Amino acid sequence: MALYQEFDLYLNNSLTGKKEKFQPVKEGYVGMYVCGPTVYNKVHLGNCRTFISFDLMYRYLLHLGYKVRYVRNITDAGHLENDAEEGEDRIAKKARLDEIEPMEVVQKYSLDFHKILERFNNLPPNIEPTATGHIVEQIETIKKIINNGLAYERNGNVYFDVLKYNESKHYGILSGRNLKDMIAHTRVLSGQDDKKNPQDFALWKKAEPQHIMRWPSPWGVGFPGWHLECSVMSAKYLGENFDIHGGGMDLKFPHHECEIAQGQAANGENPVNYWLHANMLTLNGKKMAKSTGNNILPDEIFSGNNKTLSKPFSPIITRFFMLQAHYSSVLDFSDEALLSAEKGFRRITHALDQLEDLEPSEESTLDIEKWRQKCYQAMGDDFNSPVLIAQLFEAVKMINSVAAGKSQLNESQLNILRSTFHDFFYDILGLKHEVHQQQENQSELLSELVHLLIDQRNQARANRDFATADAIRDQLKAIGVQLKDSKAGTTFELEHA
RNA sequence: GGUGUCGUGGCCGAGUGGCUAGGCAGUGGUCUGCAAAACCAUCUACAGCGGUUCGAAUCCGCUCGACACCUCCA
Repeated sequence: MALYQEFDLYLNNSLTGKKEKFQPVKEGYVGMYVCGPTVYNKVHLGNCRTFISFDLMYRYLLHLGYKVRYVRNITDAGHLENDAEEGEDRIAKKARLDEIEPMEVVQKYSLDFHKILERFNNLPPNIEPTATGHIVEQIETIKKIINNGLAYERNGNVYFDVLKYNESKHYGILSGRNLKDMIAHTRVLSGQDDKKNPQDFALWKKAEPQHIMRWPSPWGVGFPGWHLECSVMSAKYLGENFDIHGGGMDLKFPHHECEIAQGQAANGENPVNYWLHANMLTLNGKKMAKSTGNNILPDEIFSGNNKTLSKPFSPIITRFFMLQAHYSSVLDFSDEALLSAEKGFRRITHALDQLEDLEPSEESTLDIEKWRQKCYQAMGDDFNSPVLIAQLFEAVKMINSVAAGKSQLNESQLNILRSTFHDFFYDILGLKHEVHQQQENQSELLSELVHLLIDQRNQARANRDFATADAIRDQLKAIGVQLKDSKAGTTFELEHA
């Protein structure tokens, strides 16, 4: 029996605003699509939070025994910098500024993105499609929408007819808006003469002569609108109606709203059953964003090279810090919060070590099964990782108590504790023990330790206490450290290195 | 102005009608030559005002404040 049959999963669905029991389209299978990055710059920590949040969900769904197809796109074209009429393509702009090919920009920042997410111990998605790899499919989808009478061509551009769509469907269903309010408050921008209504959004844009990224289409040479790629690629790989769609809260409107409209308009079906939105990571109480410069790069955290940080923090500590908040809450980043997360994390890893050494008793005085249920309840409640982590701390107390001989566990209870703790710590939260990183620090530490002894010995020599000096040298030699005195000072060599 | 989220103890951060959140810091203790670490125990809350209720941090109303989206961002 799969775990998903034993433990229910409830999701807070942005589409309905309610917490709903998760029921996949096809039993045992889950299709999940998450809006990925536009690869025109280094990924900042706020982006990472979103992807760590969805990595947690992916991991838990896998753990429950679902066959999950996780699709996360790479936007490598069509994402304009400003208003749809006036802005420059982000990728193309960066290419122009750096005097390289757009695809070099894409390659460079895709690699950076993957490298950083790997350091955070994120699992890769099953499919990572790109917008430029799906131009043909996007053109086909536009044709369908035009044929269904919900898009129109003007002067080489194709726009989605929002007013027409809104006659039979609700444009604004996800973000809780209605068209009337939007019309009343939409800014009038120049250069929108082609649109029937300012709310209409581009499905296909005519490429101006200087626009480098361009493809032929039935409407002339151009490029696809940003909202389209996600509709097209999710439908292609997950079907016209699939289970979970995620992304950052800031994409709710207009991006996700447009996706719903496009999917509905093209295929006559509501594309997504459960919408999940990860909330923002703030810095100094304000949203992190590339455009405002209020952001921090992962590398700056790992190296400690940022003025808001007192020291470096490892990717796993940073991940743990983020998982201590619920994905749908705003989380504020600070040095103090990282420091306290790090201390708490050490407590858990310490208990993890203790857990290996625990000896079973005949009797059990602790209710491990109840604890295990609580762990699954926490994750089943909309992936409530902070409550799960609180349960791990409960387990830490139990482990310490057994280690101190104050409580007992029989063999089967101990095995459940071990396997459950490992499942949640490693597989579901995606944490690591950091032993490897400790080993990296060891050689530096070794050098400092030996030099400490060399200093002690030199002190003794200066005091003509040669008995102590020789004892230090001989005992170091006995453990494989050969001291070498020279005029320049004392160095050492490891005999078995 | 519209839409949405939220305001929890020194800090971070769950919960959402009665039942311990948790972490960090603090305090007391065990241990220890001293200290640190580790472990154990423990204090400080639900923005304000009004209402519903036997009972509200939790529901409702108002006020104040914060953030996000409405133009690009995960």
